[in-house]
Amino acid sequence: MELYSERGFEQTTVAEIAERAGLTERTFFRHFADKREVLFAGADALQELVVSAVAGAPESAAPIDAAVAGVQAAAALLQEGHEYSRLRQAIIIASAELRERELIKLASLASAIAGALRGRGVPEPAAGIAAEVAIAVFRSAFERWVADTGQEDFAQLIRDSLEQLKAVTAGE
Amino acid sequence: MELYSERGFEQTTVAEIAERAGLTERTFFRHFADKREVLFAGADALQELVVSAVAGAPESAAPIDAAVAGVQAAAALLQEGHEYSRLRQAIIIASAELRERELIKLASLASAIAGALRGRGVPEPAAGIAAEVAIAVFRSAFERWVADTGQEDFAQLIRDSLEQLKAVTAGE
DNA sequence: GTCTATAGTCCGATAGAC
DNA sequence: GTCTATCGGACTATAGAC
Repeated sequence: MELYSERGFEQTTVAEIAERAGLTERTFFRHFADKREVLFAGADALQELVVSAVAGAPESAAPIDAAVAGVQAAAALLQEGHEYSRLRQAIIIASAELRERELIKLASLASAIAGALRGRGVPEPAAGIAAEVAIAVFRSAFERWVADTGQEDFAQLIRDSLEQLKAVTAGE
Repeated sequence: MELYSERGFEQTTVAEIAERAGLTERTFFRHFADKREVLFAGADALQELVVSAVAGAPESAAPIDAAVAGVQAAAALLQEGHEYSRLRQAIIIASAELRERELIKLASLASAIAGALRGRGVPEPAAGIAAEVAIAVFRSAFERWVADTGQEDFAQLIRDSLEQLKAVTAGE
């Protein structure tokens, strides 16, 4: 992250990263499938956390609320490292390659949420759609959370985004 | 597309594509920024079509309905080449790199729709959220449309997906 | 069209931890 | 004795510079 911040993602070579870490290029690729993946190292653990939260939501919760409970769990974890998230996001936004990788991680998260909802007995296509909606809510809230320099409450931003989405989709 | 279908995207080299097209490798890269981009050649034109449809929706239309009118225009265009879309999507689904590229194209389309909605006087964050919802609806319908071997009506699938999304988000 | 840097793979060798 | 981490070198394809 130091190197990516200093000179940008594309301008940083794997050789430079390995050198600063005191390793060889080959060792880097042993740990990370590619140069992008190093910025998404914690994604699997985060996804498991989200899935657990969806599965553990009250039985009475509607599908959309169970799905949002999942992304609330992610928000609670991220909230602890606001500055870290800001820095990381600045790096990602500056690179098309990294934005692509982020989108596929979020798509994978949506699939996992949909799977957890099916585990709660929610049928398709409702499970898939509720999961997509939860991710849209998360993204919208995350954007505002990282844009804010203060200590705005991530959980509240998610509740606000969900309200806005409900207002937008409330038919005629 | 022939080569990508025959042996898969990763297993196909740019040299092979250039050879079959009777060109040199350098010429390929002059027309396409990278090896993936060749499968998304019509994306810009499609995006313009969608933006026009959003801008041209009845003034009385709600933001979500104007956004969906945009993706309906895309569906109308795609409907004419069902087999082509099926083949293309099979290639994309088989490659992680291509799925990434597709996601960023859809994200770009969402941004364009949001811009068109702002042009209609819809404020943020409603414009961004309505655009995201329209893309989610499109994706859900597109999945079912390409999975279907028959001639199911794409426009109807979109209307169905929108109904399901409204049902899922209808709060208490 | 030529030339080159870099990402990423495949082969294998080595060494410490448990 | 197996597991896991490191390292080395040769190699190919993508993609950018000129």
